[in-house]
Amino acid sequence: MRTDTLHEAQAELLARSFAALSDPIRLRLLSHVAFADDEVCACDLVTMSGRSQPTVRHHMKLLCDGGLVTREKRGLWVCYRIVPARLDALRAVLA
Amino acid sequence: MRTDTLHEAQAELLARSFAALSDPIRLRLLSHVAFADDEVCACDLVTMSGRSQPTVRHHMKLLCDGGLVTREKRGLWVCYRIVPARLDALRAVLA
DNA sequence: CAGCAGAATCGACGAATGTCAATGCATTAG
DNA sequence: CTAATGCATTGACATTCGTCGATTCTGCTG
Repeated sequence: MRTDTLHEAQAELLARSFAALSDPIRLRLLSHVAFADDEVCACDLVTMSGRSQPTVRHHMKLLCDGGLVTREKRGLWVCYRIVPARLDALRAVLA
Repeated sequence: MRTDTLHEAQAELLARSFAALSDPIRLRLLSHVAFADDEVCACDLVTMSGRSQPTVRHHMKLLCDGGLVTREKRGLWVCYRIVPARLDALRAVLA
């Protein structure tokens, strides 16, 4: 826990990132994106997770807000991509 | 995200550990325990966090359930201690 | 034993979360 | 332009979560 003088603001921000990891479905969604060679299309995530499209959208928004993935609209599709730097940052906190 | 074939059971377990980190107050409680030279008494955590005793107890239970700290009753007091191995495990998942 | 101090449990309540059906919006295909 | 397709938004609902006052339990001390 390298969170030395951890005041409210920092704790708040960190908590939101960890909260993004605090749901089994989001962990599965994230790992699917992380292991994709390239980016992953939203509709693939719907199929893969077995949840409704709004539900997946909701979870992906939380992952975006937590800074763990980026969303990019490409024509009719939306593609997600992992943000390795954010994972690194969280790992550093747990050191 | 070293969560290759991440099925429900594993995701569930991991999610519960991350959920323990998903609240600012729990992060502050945990970092306080992590940085203590020795163990930390429950009443110190109440003072330090500014929350009620039942609330602190509730959060510490979640941290215990997530395997991040251990609780040990010592006479009239209860002492908490960090579990470095659990932090290591979570860090490994984010690699 | 009686009294005290610290921790655990209970009950309640408002807030946040996970979920999906229904609907709206945007972009591509014909 | 129209239709179709994929994403975004809304509204509703049940569930979980964070919080604390009140109470009970437990171990120490006189």
